[in-house]
Amino acid sequence: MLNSDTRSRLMQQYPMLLKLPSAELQELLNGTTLIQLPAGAMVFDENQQCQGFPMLLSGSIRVIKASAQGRELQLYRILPGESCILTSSCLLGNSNYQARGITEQAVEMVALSPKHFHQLLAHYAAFREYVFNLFTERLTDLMQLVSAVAFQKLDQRLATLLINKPSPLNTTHQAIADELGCAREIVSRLLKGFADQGWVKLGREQIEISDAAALKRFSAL
Amino acid sequence: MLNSDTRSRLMQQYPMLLKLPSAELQELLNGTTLIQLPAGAMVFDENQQCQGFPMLLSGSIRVIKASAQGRELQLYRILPGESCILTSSCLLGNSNYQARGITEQAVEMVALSPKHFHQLLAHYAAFREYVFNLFTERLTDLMQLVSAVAFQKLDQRLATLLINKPSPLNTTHQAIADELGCAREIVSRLLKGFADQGWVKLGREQIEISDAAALKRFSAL
DNA sequence: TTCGCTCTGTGATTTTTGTCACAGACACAT
DNA sequence: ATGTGTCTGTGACAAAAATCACAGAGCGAA
Repeated sequence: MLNSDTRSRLMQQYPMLLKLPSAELQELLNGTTLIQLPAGAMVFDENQQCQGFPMLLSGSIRVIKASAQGRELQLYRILPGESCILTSSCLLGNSNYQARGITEQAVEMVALSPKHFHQLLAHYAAFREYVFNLFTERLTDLMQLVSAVAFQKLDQRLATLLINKPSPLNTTHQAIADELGCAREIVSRLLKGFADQGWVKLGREQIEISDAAALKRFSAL
Repeated sequence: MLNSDTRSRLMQQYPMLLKLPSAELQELLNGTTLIQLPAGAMVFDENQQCQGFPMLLSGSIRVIKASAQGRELQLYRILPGESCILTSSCLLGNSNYQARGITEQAVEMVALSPKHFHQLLAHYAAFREYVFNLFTERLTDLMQLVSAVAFQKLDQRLATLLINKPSPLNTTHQAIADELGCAREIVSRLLKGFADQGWVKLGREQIEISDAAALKRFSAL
């Protein structure tokens, strides 16, 4: 059962809920609880069965593929207002997860039960549209990712990653490597190269972009 | 306007159509025509606008990403009874294609107009389910693909490809390279290696598997 | 302050894949 | 049979990334 503050935050992040008949909505909200997870928690894992449809209120979840050799590659990131198609996919196909979800910062979320999910999907166009849009967006992202992994060199992918992050980026090289799916040393070396070009300034757990234009040019090469 | 033979083949490949009210179905079938394409034709291309929702009756379509350097990588293959989520995605999101579709063999297909597609999706649960299932299947495939491209070596990916094809596989090394997204020479070399191990027998445009178990073992390594 | 931990830089080396350049094999048409 | 074009095999080499092995830097806790 969600308290009224949580409810209003949920509505704010997921305006499509307002399009549901209020009786339905009430019933739904009464049946769920707020879930809180610390940073670095595993939300779901490969081959695991799907428990419910997550709706993020705060924080973010990294959805990744892990290799047998201990490397990982980030498929996409779930932010507040978004949800997890992988979960939808599991619920719809009654299959298991094909990736792992890990909280990046502490997360507050609400999880719709599979039963509720199916109900909403069957009866409400607004909800369906929401889910369809999720699918199409992720699909686009994934295709982009496949093509980047298959055809682009790491230096370009790294540059692209940097220009898509807030500028004083506070993170470790290992975290970047885990996002790109490569070895940490490569990230260190490439960053050093960028620094030598004067494109970035490096510090411990910090990367500051000093020439975004050059980075952009390079990434689009 | 489809003739009765085509209609019955369509129903056979897409049984979910039978769940639509017959009036709706008639109207739909009257409004479409059979499209025939030769092998190697481009059905759609990146950044192109989407024309309609394809339903394959015969043949197959390769959906690929092409790199600037002229290499390509196959994302998935559309077979009769299936359709193209990429298209659904375009229609739903009003976006453009993010990949290229090329007929592999000659193709017969029926294309639903965007208007019809949206109508069916809005009104009929059977159609929705069909589309949702398409999405979930392709999503699974794509995740699998990303992970293979990112983490597996080509020899393993090649082995996997071989055991998933009919045994006397009649195709060129270049075609395999285009499916895996690598250079033709690599395929030739790796196949030679497999042949030296006694796992396959090679001929011009032919690969015969002689030790499927060994290949399988190797691919799962 | 000192110890210990994580993070970063870096050289040396190997593995994997790509690129280039051909030669020979095969298939088919004339 | 001869030529022509497409496939295939291969050697030499280059490039990209991985791996291994540390050293030193920075930071926080004891």
